Amino acid sequence: MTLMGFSLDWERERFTMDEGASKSVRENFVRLYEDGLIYRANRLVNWCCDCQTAVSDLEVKNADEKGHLWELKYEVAGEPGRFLTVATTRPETMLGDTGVAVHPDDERYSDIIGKTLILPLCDREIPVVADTFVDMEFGSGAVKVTPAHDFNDFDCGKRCGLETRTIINRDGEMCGDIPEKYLGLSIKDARKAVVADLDAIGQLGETQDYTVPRGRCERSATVIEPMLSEQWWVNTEPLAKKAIAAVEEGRTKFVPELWTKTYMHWMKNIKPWCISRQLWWGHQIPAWYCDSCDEITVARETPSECKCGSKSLRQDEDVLDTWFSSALWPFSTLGWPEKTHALRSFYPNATLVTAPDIIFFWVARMMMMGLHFMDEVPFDTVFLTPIVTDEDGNKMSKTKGNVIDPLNIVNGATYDELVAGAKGHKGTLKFIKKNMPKGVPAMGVDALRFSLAAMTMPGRNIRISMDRVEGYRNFINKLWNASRFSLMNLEGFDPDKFAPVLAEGNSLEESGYKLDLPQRWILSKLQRVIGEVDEALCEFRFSEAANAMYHFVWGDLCDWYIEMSKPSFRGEEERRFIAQGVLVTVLETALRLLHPVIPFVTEEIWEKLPKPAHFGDSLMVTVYPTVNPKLIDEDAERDMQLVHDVIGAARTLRSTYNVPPAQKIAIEIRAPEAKRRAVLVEWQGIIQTVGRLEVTICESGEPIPQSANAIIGGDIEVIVALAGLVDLDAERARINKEIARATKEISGIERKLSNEKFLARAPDAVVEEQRRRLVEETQRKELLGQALEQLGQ
RNA sequence: GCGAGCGUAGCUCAGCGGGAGAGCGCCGCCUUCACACGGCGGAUGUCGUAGGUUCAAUCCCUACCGCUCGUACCA
Repeated sequence: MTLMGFSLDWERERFTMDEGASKSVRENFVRLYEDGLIYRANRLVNWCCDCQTAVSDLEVKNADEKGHLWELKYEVAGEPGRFLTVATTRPETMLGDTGVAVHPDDERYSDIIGKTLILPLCDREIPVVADTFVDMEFGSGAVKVTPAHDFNDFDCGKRCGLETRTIINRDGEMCGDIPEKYLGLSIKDARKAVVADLDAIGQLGETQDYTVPRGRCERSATVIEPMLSEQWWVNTEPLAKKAIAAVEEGRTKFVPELWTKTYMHWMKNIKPWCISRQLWWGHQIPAWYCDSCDEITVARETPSECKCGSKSLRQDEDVLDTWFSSALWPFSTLGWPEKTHALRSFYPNATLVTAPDIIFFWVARMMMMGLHFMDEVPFDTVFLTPIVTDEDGNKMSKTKGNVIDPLNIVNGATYDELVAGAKGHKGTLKFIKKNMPKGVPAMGVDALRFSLAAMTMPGRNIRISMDRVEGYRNFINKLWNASRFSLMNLEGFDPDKFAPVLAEGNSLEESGYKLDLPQRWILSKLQRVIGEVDEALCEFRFSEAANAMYHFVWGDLCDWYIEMSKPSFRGEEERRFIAQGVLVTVLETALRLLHPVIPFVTEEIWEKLPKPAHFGDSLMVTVYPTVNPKLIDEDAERDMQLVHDVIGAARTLRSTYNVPPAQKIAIEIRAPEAKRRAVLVEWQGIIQTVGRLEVTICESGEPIPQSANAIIGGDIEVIVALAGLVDLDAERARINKEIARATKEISGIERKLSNEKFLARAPDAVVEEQRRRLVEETQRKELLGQALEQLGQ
């Protein structure tokens, strides 16, 4: 975490097995027990024979697997020759059958309900019962019932008063009151034996291939066995009610909102929570059993004797599910049950950041426990991050082993090293082969962090793209180089003299400095980007924040501002000083803005920047930038746009005619409108320097033969006299293409404007916009037509 | 089965009612004094299919096709 640049309050680092947290856990258990919300019961649980523990529903991974469906025939007692057919995917469980269920409305079986069947191989009699859970349409409409080894059957057995017979033990071997020949067999062997034996006595019906849903342990991939055992449970229903209400009332909200449904669906279908585990680590359950009586003592402190007076007490050997202690995290870490200052200050917490697959494990349980014990939601907002997936769209997870170590991206790795790290995992190997066929060059932490931020789109997973990471590495490099340029040009700059304008909230002009257009423009754009980033971060739209940063630094600052500022650094002292002041202001602020996403490089540069002493020693602990409205300058933004467009037009013409970048070209700008002409005249110098141009500006003029021209905003012409250089055919083709585009636009707009319904129903602003575009495109087309005419045929 | 998401440029993905976007890749020019991990310019799309609502639909609604995830389960 430190390598990845996490900025945390490390003093509050906690582990759920710490003394403080353990105390909370015990307090919590005892109170829930006293409230009647924790109880001990003998029920079916998901048992993993390999891990030798109960596991929660969430830790069971269900998938369809290939199997078989066998038909078994049970003879009706007292009616030799009459058989009832049942179907099963697990024939070995017939040894534990204690009944057969049919639907009460099923006429085929109405006469048989209440009678008994002879269970083959066992010579036991089992009753036929009626239960509505049976689907009459499926198979024969009769279901064998094994209450001790199937969840549905357990419920059915309970409703119909059937006994439970455990015939599989915790190691997955056959056991109990069954014919001796099956005792100790594995499930697999028992299945073969039972099928063969039934076949031998003619009580096996048809066998067909069948797709069966099968649950496997997430950790060991072993088939999960429903197993009857004594466990501790939490009655979740009353807790869930409050947790549902809190979200419905908006006291806690999910971002992105779509996860609310997932949470609600689970909460509304919640089941009792089995919290005991047969593992060697964890919080031991604070319950003691007496050797002399049946009393169970649940206590905060280890009891010395039972109610009955006996001192012979044994503590329950089981431990609590890790999610039990995790559920208390929002308050146990703050000192609960003590009423600490931290608890008062930080509960409820503001935002929980976690992955969507943790909603059930953590979020839901924190909500239930927080509301029950604190009477208040544990956090206002739950932000669900995207999940980084492998090539098959599966979550990269340590337990699955399909991870790309982030450090391989940070430090770089060869293809072979990556393959070795994949440890044969198919999804990872596919991912590496497709995305990193030549290994990975070192990208650095900042680039990886920036990539993840830029790829964090609401409700979407991330399949990490090395091309994009590389692009963002280049961005970090760009930032570094822009900073090098700045530092080179900041030599001899006295930040304390410039301090008043560096402080937040001041306007540069208030301090008496006369700024040029690019300076006013970049300061204005800086405010815009601060605003965009702030807004995006407040709404957890990380990709938008990252994009705004990217475009400001690369597009506005590097491509335009720094280029335009270069002459100032070679100018006279006052001019140089202002240029330095503006540059350091913009860069320093930008670094603070970027720091949460790009912590390392920004810190490095920031510490090197000349700045007033009161700014402190580390970027980590400075204030985050806020918008200074005084520096927003719409005039500068508009004028600069015009300058951009003119330079862009000249560059396009230059490139089209292969004029080398070093060679100056002469252009004539014709701007009929006085206001815009004035802007161009004022910033003529900037246009000439940045575009390497010789510029003449006028209102209008005669057509210039052998020239190429571009039209900006409908009325401004940028004309390059390129006698001898212009390829007339190429220029004609180019202009014709432009005309075609304008013509298409015009006919589209005209169609709209001639539609009365459009005029009547569309908002005025939209109609106005279309009219404006029509004028612009028409003017443009006309000027292009004139230019074409000039070129001759 | 139920729930959710996704199908937009060669790739990874934004946009989500009124002029189709970004990054990478691609093409052309450039060893310009921060940066070739660079600069400048350029090309590229029946916005999954079919209907519907609307003056107007990539964007809303319905159905379908394709892909993915979560969850349940019929023995």
